[in-house]
Amino acid sequence: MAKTKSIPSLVKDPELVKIRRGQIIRAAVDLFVEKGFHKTTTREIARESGIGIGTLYEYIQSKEDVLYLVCDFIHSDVEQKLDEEMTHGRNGRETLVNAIRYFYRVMDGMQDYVLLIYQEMKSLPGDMLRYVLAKEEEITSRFERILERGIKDGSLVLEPDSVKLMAHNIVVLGQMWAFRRWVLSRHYTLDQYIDHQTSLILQGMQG
Amino acid sequence: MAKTKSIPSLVKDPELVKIRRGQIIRAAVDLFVEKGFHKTTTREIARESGIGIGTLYEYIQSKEDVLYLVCDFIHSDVEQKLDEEMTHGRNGRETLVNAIRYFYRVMDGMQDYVLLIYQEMKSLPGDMLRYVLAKEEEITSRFERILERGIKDGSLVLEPDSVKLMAHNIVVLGQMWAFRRWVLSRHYTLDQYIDHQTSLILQGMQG
Amino acid sequence: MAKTKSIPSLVKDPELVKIRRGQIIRAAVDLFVEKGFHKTTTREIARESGIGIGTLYEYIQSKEDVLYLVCDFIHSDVEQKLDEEMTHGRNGRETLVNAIRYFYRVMDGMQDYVLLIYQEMKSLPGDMLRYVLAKEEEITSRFERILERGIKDGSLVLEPDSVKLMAHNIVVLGQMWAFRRWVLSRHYTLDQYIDHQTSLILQGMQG
Amino acid sequence: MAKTKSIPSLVKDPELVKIRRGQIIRAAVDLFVEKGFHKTTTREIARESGIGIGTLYEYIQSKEDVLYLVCDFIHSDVEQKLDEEMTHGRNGRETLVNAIRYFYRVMDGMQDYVLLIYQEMKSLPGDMLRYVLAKEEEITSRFERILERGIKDGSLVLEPDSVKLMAHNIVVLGQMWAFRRWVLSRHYTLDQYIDHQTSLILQGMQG
DNA sequence: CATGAATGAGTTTTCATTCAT
DNA sequence: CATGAATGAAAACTCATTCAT
Repeated sequence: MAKTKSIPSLVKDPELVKIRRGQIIRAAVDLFVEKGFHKTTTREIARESGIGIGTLYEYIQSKEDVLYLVCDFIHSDVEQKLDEEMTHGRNGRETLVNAIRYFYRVMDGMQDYVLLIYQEMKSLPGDMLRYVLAKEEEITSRFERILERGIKDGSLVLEPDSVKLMAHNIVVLGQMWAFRRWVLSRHYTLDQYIDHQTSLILQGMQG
Repeated sequence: MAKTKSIPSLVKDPELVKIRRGQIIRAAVDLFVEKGFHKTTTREIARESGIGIGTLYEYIQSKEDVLYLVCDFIHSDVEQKLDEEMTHGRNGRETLVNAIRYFYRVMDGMQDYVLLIYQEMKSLPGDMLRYVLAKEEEITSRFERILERGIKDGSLVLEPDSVKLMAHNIVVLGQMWAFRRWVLSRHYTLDQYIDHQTSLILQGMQG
Repeated sequence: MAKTKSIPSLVKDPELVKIRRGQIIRAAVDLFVEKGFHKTTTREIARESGIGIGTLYEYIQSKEDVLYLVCDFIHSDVEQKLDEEMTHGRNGRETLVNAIRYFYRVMDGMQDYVLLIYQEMKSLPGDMLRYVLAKEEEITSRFERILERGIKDGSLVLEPDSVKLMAHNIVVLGQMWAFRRWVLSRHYTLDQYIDHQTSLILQGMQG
Repeated sequence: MAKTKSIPSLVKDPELVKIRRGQIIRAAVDLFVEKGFHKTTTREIARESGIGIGTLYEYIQSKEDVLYLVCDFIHSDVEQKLDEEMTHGRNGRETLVNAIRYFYRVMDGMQDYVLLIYQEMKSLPGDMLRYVLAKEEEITSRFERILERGIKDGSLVLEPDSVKLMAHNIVVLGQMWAFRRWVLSRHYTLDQYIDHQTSLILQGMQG
């Protein structure tokens, strides 16, 4: 699992930090989704968090910190969901099919958050951006591992140097449901979408 | 070809408007790519355009107008490039292969612009956003037409209701080269990328 | 009749100056009444005048010049109307009664302009302001002369040092119909107003 | 007493709001008197108030708010002064004479403020304007009540439907001392003015 | 004489951040 | 630890005026 950059806080009690940051993240996610990062003010974040503006700055150092916290939270949420569900299946191929279906459903439920990360990530300072990108890569690597398992057990046929690319394809086509939903959902249901994309991906992996 | 929303200008001479807006767009594209829309100031746009801030506002009505002008310019540039090159090939299949290669190379050359549109589009006012999304769809539809041609001439095998999805796949996998370049280019050259993706797409289209 | 300050013009043909300034004044009066002096732009004045912004500045030197032209025009209009009608009557008393009625009706018809002068006058540069105030005084002095005539012919009884004050009273109570119209007109018709004020004024002038 | 529109403030402590707005009003009154509303900048208001520009906007929402605060302050000041002094006198007639003298002296002391309200009132947004006009009417109604008392106790003779008009006359002739002072003071002292106008008004109210 | 494109000083307003309580 | 009043740098946008054509 990818590392998380720790954001300094003036408050020392780690339990309290966790609680307050939870409030902050919950408030900020909604606000960022609704109005975007730049159009959300720190005052709004504080108000929606139920704390004072001064208190907000006891738990973060800058507005960008909040964005990082939010991105990290979303990624962790995705990761956690994947960890719960992505290892089922008798062989690599079955696991892959299950994982795709599950991942795409997660993407469907988190479309606003997927968009948020895609659109606001660039506002992060360099070092935070690297952490976020690493998490993005980490998620992709989960599919790499499934693919490798399938290759090993013979249920999937794929050149080794295609593994990484195929994993990215799987992830991006899942995210595509989120950021092209405005047009895709006019023509396909989520399940149709999953079926189509799954068969495309599987076709790409047989002898 | 998708319509373009016309942005009002205080200056009446249309030739001059075209020239000055050209300057503005050229300056703004670079600035937006470098610092993002929100962190670019109107004064910077004016300075880089070689005109005064007052003059800038003779040619636009708001900063969002500049963003629209930039998005529209980028899309038009892509469209124009596609129009020049995308119809070659003896049959649908060959045209598709050529088109993919050509499109992905365009995406490679315009990666900053692709990112720009993905990340800043949401800052457009509603009506402008609709125009930009329509252009995005228009670009996808060019691939739909190629696919349909291949189905008709028998060089491609594809269910009719998969056409739209496959066109989106082609486009998004092209854009993916732009917005995942930070990791993909560590493992694949552009041509490798094109070869892999082309074969994946073609595998998805045979009997 | 009070002097009028001449506003310099780059255009030499006096006939043309008169015509163009007529256009400018007509446009500006309406705009100033509608939006006030400060919220009216020179561009709007030019547009409504049917001339270009460059041309506007051939006939004036600054925006304040337009305000002066407008104030002067309104005053001249009032003066001219008074000159036509204010000398009728067999004696001073009768002339006064006629003059009041006539003046108050003029004020009623010009209420927007009366307000305009009261509210925007202060934006005039010092020397122009003096000219406008002189015209205001000039109008008052017309009533002084009527009062003096009435004193002389015995139809009005008034201390000589009250003449000036009474003349101001007459004028201001006329203007009051304009700038308190929002409440007065809810309780009195114009003719009732005139009757009441006339009798008040006459009561103030009997032995 | 007429209601006052409450202007929202970001600062919650009402005592502090009162103090800071006091500073702001004091600074703004002087500046508006000196240069007019439009030519006074918010930065000047802040500077003269002894606070930062950011702080200014913690206590108001727009420059118009300051104008309203100023108008309201002036009106309240007038009202308060009238309340202190205007009820003395054995009967209505005596009260009236005292009230006129007192009111006209107040007008003399506040001439700049009277002018300010007359000239800048129109820059208020619609709802604020209504509040200011209501206060203006409220002041007039104080004289109505004195007149009614005089009618009741027989010390003043006046048709009931003339009461309102006469009250307006009293007020406007008081304000006239403020806005025609430039000419009136060349011919009359304040006390002469008061004597003359008082006797005019009283002559209008006897059998 | 007529025009309108060009200009930049100046305006109101916002908002992330700090720090005394 | 919590608070929110104070701050000023910076932002978008306006508009009277000029001047080359």
